[in-house]
Amino acid sequence: MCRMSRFSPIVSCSECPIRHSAVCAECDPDELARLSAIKSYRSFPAGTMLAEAGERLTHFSSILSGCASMSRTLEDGRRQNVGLLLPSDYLGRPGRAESAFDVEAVSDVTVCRFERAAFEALLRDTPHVASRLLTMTLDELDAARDWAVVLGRMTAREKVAAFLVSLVRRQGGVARPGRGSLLHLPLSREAIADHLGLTIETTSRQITALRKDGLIELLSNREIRIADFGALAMEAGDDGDGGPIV
Amino acid sequence: MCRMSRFSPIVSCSECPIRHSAVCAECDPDELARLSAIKSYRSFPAGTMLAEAGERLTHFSSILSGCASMSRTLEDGRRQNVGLLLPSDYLGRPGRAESAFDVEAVSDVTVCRFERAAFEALLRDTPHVASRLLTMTLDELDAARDWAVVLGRMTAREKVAAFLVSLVRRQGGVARPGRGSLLHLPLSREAIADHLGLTIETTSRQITALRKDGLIELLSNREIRIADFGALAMEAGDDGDGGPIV
DNA sequence: CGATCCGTTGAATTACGTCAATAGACGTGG
DNA sequence: CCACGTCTATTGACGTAATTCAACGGATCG
Repeated sequence: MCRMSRFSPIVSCSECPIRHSAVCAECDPDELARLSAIKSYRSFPAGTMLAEAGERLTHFSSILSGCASMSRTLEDGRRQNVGLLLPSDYLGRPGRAESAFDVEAVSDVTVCRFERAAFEALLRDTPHVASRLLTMTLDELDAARDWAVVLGRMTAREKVAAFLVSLVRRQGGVARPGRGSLLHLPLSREAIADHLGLTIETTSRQITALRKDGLIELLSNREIRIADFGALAMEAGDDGDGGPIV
Repeated sequence: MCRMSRFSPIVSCSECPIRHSAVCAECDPDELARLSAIKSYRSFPAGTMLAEAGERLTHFSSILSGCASMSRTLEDGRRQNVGLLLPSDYLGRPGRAESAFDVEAVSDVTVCRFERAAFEALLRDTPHVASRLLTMTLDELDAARDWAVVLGRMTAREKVAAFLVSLVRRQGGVARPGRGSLLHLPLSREAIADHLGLTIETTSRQITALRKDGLIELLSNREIRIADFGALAMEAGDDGDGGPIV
């Protein structure tokens, strides 16, 4: 996990961009000080493997910036992305040393991390870290189950629409009401396909189709303008009221 | 959630079949007493809706016996099962009153349950309940992500094989080495199809194919003898070493 | 300039879905 | 006991959405 990493300057938690959304969100000043005492920052360039399925994971990390993907690859090469780690999401499993999945930085990633044993001790002592971790894990579980609906029952077009909608929602999609929101795709077409259980080709075709239908606009391969978010959400089977799209 | 329910006699936790695997698994005697003070048993006949997506859930429940399925149904009727609740699994989300999914008893179900507010208070006070709940939730999350690989990347045959393998693993599949293990299917073909993101017809065809290939034997619609578990696991893309199949 | 990487597009193939008929299991009532 | 209806599962014929195979185009880089 470490070879290409670089240290970043330690900053105060009070200025931390994920202070109120990460695993530390519920901490009182005292607890925060204890977390702070064992934290360290680290950065990894895009492409770095942050964890590998079955290998030991030495740290529990919170994503500060950038994006990482969790995936599993079958022996014959088929790959499925099972999650996207964005700022404030965590990586690592307390109570278990081995990672269940591959985790790869898909853009440059900076994390705030804790040595595993130290973090687990902290988990026992600082109730607000434990409760926040439980809440985040429950949220992740709901999201994973929501995504199962997409993988199991949606058409290619719906899958792509659902993916874009979920990205806008999670990235806070720079919503500029009326004019459509600007969306940066952190993933390549191949990675999107692996996320959706599709091939590169069908993914590309569906993106093209959404463009031709006027729902989105391609500024570049990685930059998309959502022309009609409401219509896109409808395509994703999200009628606005309840249907949570990850 | 309640109309058709019946009470069951309260038994001591020390004789409880899920005492060492449910949310109470790590409790010391003192904590167990506190849990016991607010617990109650309840039974529901097969077919009962234990929760509905978007509706309030008044209790946190542990499955004592029987089987329930969690699912979401899209407006047009497409349905996806997102999880199977077996003994020791829990139902309900601390910190949130609304269920994210439909939960239906697929067989007669008995639960040990706690009123939500009381359970949440207990979660704050008894660290071993909180830590066990976190561990179980992390396990569920891994399982949900494993299942995403099945839904997104496996063929119909592999899906059916993976489902059977996972059932054997979770039900402790009455393994009779050499002679094959006996497996009771808690789900109808339709429910299996909804679990696998397939239609009833393809599910049925794949079961037939596995039978004709000598991997399984159909004693009745709901009773299967796994003739060659190793071969079945191979079909499920499980090479024995690491590949976790839910 | 050629080489490589990534994405798009077209044509052919196929795995799975859809539609439809049939069969077995079970219960009810004459 | 048999006739009948219902419910679930199986099987067949056919249609189609997505994959596969293949060619091509536009970046980026030595």
